[in-house]
Amino acid sequence: MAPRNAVPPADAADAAPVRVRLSRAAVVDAALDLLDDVGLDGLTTRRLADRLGVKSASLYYHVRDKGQLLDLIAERIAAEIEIPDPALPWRTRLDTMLTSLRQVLLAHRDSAVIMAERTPRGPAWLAVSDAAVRALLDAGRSPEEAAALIGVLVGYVTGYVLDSGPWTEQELAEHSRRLAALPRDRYPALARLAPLLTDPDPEAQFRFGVDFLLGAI
Amino acid sequence: MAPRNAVPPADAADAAPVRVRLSRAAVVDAALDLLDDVGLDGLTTRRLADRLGVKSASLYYHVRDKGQLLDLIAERIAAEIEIPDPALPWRTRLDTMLTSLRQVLLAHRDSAVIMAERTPRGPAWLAVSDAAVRALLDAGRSPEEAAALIGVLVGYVTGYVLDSGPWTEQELAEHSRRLAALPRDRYPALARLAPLLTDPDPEAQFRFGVDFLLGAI
DNA sequence: ACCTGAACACCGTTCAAGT
DNA sequence: ACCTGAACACCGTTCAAGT
Repeated sequence: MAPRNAVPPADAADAAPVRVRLSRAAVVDAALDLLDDVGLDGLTTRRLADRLGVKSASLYYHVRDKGQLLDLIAERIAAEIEIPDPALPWRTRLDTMLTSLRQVLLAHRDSAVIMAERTPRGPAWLAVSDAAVRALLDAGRSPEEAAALIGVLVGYVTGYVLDSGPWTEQELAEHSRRLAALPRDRYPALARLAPLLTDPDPEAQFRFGVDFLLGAI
Repeated sequence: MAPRNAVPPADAADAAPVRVRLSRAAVVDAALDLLDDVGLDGLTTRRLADRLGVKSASLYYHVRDKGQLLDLIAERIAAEIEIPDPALPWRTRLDTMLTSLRQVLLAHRDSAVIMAERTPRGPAWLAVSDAAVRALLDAGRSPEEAAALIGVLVGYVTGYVLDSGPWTEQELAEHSRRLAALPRDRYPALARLAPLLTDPDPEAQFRFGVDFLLGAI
C-alpha cells in the first residue's frame, strides 16, 4: 500500500532544481540568487528558468519582461536598506542609511549597475526616500534643498560603489602600476596622489565622503 | 581611356555604407554614432558592421572585444569634457568641468550608463582627473581629501544624470501622477515635496547641487 | 491557471580561408 | 594586412497547445 502521490522515486536524477510552486516572488528571489552567483551578464531568462526547473517561456507568465524582472530585483534590493528610527538625530539617520545603502550594493553583485540603470519606483524605495527627506527637513533644509540633496547623497554612494567596481586582483595590481608610472610632467597633480590611490582603503575614503557631505548639510 | 579603378558604376545600389578604410578609430567613431542613434541596447556588433559596410567578423581585427569597444567609447566621450585654463580660480575650474561633464553625458545617449559601468582609464580621462585634483589642491585641500573628493564630485554628476534618465513623456506624466497620489500617511515627508519633484527643472536642481558641493569645499 | 514545445529573429565570437 | 563565409553556442520573446 505505498502512497500514491508520494515523492518521485529516489533513482530519478533530481539534482538541483527543487521546483517550488512558481510565483512572481519566487522568480525574483531566484533571479537575485542567480545574479549574486553569475553577475549581470550571466543573468539570462533561460538560465533562470533552468534553476527553477522550468522552461524559459514559463517565466513570462509571472513577469512581463526581462526589464520588469530587473525592476523587481532593484526593488528587492532597495528593501534591504536599513531605515533608522526617526527619533534618532538626523545626522545619525542619514549616516545609517548611506552606510547601509553602500553595504547592500556591495553585497549583491552588479547591483549598483542595476540601481544606476533603473531607479526603483516601488514602495521600498519610496520608504527610503521618505526617511531621507524627513532627515533633511529635520536638519533645517527647505523642501527645495532637500529635493536636490537626496540626489547629491544617493548619487555619491552609487557613484562611489560603481567605480570601486568589480575589480579583480590583477586589475588592481595593473592599476597601481599604471598610477606609479604616471608621467609626472603630464599629470602633475595626479602623480602626487598616486601613492594614495594605490592603496585606497575604500572604507576610509567612503567615510570621509560621507562625513564631508553630512558636515556640509 | 576610362580610369581603371574609378568609383563603382552608378547603377549599383550603394546607399548608406560609405566604406572608408577601416581602422580602430573609424570603428569607434561609427560605434558612437550608432549609440547616439539606437541606444546601448541597439549597439550590436552586427549592426555596427552593417553601418561600416563590412561583415561583423571584420571588427575583431580592429578591436578585441565588445567590452574593449565600450571602453574605447568611454574614452572618446571623456575626451569631450572641457578642461579649463589652470590660471582661472579653482572654483570656476571645477564648475566648468562638472557642467561640461553633465553636458557631455546628456549629449550622448546612454553614455552615463557606459561611464558608470566602466570608468575610463585612458589619457583623456586622466587629464580630466588631473585638472580636477589640481583644482582641489589649489582650493587648499590635502591630497587625502582631494582623492576622496573627486569621488564625491564625479559620483554626484553621473548619479544625477543617470536618474534624470531616459524618461519618455509618458513616464514623466505617470511619475507625476504617482507622486501626487502618494499616501500622505505613509510617506509624509515625500508627499510634502511632491509638488517640487513633479516639475523638476533639472537644470536648477543640478546647479543647486554643484553650488552646494563647491561651497562646501 | 499555469506550464511546455517549438519556433523566430536575433546575439557575440571564432576560425579557416580568401585576397 | 585586412576581410569574408560559415559556423557555434547562445540570447529574449511569442504563441499555439497541453493539463
